[in-house]
Amino acid sequence: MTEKTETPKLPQPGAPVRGSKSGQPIMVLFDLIGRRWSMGILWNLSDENRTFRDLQERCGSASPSVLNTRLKELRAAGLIYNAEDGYALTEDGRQLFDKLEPLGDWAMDWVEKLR
Amino acid sequence: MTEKTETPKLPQPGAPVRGSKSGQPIMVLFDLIGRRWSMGILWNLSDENRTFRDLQERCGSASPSVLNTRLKELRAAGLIYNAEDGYALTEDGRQLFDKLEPLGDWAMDWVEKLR
DNA sequence: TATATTGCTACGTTTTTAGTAGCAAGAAAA
DNA sequence: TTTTCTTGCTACTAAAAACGTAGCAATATA
Repeated sequence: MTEKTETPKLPQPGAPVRGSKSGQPIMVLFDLIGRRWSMGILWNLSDENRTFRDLQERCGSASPSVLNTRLKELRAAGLIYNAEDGYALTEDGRQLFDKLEPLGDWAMDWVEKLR
Repeated sequence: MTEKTETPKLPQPGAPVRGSKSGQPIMVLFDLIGRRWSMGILWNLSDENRTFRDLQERCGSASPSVLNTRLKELRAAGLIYNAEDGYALTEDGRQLFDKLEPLGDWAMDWVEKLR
């Protein structure tokens, strides 16, 4: 396994981001986690560490290019890191997941109503 | 003001969606709210109803085409509706916002650490 | 030494968003 | 009643992001 630490264009607090020109923290966060696969990655790392290929499969055979871009961004954002046995949530990453998790149950009720 | 009820391609539970081929409820939700401006719209509607143009300004002068697409999707998803005085959150929309809201405070701490 | 597995990069295609222009319908002003 | 504004969009082109496939270097395994 090779190691890369390149920093991708991370949404900057105070500066305009995708989806918002205000640069408010919440909008910076929404920009980041709103990108495709971001939340799915956090979700899949919540129960155990996963390798690149493992994540690829679990994320619907996601494009390696996009997946890698997301991984770099999430690392730059301090939400995940590259552990011995694959990618893992950082403390911050877990905190974020904890706040995202309740959406899981809610989503189940919601899709039920949609029919 | 004209009225439109056209149904856009909404992520379908059980079927593959953007960002996930599993079709799990949480992934369907992530697909929907992960699209650009979605979460920002919910955020901006949380304190009061807003007209199309009003939302446009608050969403960083968002493209009317994209904004309108998002509004249609969120309406089809039963999260917002077109009230007399502009767009408004439905009951479900408010529930979702309530679960999203804690991210606001967390985001402030998070961006602080990033420096 | 041969075979897998892992973590990517490259690149052409498709999808999504951005950005600008403008129009129809209703309200307000003249 | 005619003008002027505001509102809620649609249309269109350009740019950016994501998809999808191929493949390669490095390490692990047989």
